[in-house]
Amino acid sequence: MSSTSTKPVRVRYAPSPTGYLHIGGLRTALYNVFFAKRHGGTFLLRMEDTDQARLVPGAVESLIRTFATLGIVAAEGPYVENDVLSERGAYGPYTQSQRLDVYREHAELLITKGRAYRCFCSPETLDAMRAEAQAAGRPSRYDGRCRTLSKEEQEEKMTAGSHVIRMCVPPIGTISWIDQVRGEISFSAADIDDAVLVKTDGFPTYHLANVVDDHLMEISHVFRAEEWIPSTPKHVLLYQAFGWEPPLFGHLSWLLNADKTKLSKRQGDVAVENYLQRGYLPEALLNFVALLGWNPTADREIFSMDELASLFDISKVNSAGAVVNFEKLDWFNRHYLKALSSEEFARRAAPFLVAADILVPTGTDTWTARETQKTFSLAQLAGVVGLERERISALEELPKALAFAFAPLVHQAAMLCWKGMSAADTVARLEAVRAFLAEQGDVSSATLEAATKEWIAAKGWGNGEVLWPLRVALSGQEKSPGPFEMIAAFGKEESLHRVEAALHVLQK
RNA sequence: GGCCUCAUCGUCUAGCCCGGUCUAGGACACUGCGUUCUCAGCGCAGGAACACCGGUUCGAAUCCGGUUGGGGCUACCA
Repeated sequence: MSSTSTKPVRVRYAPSPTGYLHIGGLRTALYNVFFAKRHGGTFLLRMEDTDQARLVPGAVESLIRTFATLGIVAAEGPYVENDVLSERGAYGPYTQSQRLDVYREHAELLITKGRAYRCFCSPETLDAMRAEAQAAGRPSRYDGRCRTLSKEEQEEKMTAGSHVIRMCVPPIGTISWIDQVRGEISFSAADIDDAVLVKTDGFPTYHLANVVDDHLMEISHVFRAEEWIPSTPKHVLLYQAFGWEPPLFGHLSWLLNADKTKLSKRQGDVAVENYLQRGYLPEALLNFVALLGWNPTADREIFSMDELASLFDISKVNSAGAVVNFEKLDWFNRHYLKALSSEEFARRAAPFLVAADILVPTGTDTWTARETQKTFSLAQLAGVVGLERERISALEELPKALAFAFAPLVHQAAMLCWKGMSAADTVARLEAVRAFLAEQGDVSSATLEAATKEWIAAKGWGNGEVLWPLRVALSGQEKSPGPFEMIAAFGKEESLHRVEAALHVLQK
């Protein structure tokens, strides 16, 4: 079998819309997108909703919106515009539940060709067959007893009850393919079951729907999770039965929990939308997920999507599973958070402060602090939120980290005193620095720090004696951003006001 | 049980296909030092891996076989 294809590149991501977008699903989609971009091909989305029991309303829209937030847009398939779900592309419909006739037609075609047959066996019969095979150490597979039913027997049974359609696997030879990520994989045909193609409810199974759709949609490469390796020989056989050329397959390894089991909801957050909601930037999430199982270089971690796409090589993707290390996601997020302009950072931060009821939006790019009624322009907000930018891993930490900046402070006298200094001495230092600050012109100037330190030295004091109480006066906290950063962010009036409040507590 | 698949620092990886340049490189995390009014950041330094056994070869992380361990499939779910 060939390991290259001359067909135009068309790849797809074909999820079952059963809820949220899983991190593993995102990676699969991403690799398909990269491959399409790299080879000038097309990426399309297809919904595999043939299991009626697992349908979740709204899942398709939610999936598409999440992709859109991440900048992933399929050229063909379902899309959402103005809250309306529609489809685009010349190979539709792209939703399997709307293609039932196509599958039925193809199943009948296979029966005509003698490559599929109707099976009337009951679930009980099948269970018994499985148990027996397992006990004997044989691969558990259907024994094919309905393959040879006469026309009369078939008609009789058809009127008597329901049936499924099975593919007919001749138990001879070997089925193999050159896997694009793993190399050659082969199976003995004797181990392959006569899989059900059409269920009693008339819906196709994955095997039939997937093969028919991939062929009809002219898919050139199928990149999917490794769970499909054992089914691939069935798919190969199906392509042969139809007389079609199969696409090239590439099976991606699992994303794993810390204990090396398949990444699951039980052991943490696996929904991409949750990370987005918690304030992980799309660019960080994308960069992080793309590098799980693959890195195009030996010494770089930060890449744009375009770089990744142009560097993508499916044969270089690791065949071993990758444990997802969320601490590294934090690192990526901190990196991208720092890379934002201060105004952009403020824009992305604002919704989190609003959601926490710290800020109330009062117009385009203006907000009011709920407790102090102080208003903020975008530039002012940028100054304040910038205070914690290098101390957080995700935007969700901002409300807690910045509470001190938007509310009146309650100072603690003991905390204000530097290393056992008396309250009286601390008052003296604070009063002096308050007076010094009051005389300064532009407190947001980068030179304020140097000027202040010079002034402290001239007084014969140590930096800590003055700067510690000043910083605690401004923040009300033991740990906080530096005093000069805060003064610049708060402005002179607010800063002096905070020092005043601290003095008041000390003099009580 | 049967079939398939995987195996480099704690974790993600580079190297493996095309054996020597690998006393195995980078990143996250961790530890120490420095900067310093605190925290963070930043800078520097450090510990840390080729699962095991055998074969091929002058030479193996790299090729071959086996063992062990992990994972998947074994549904009228995908």
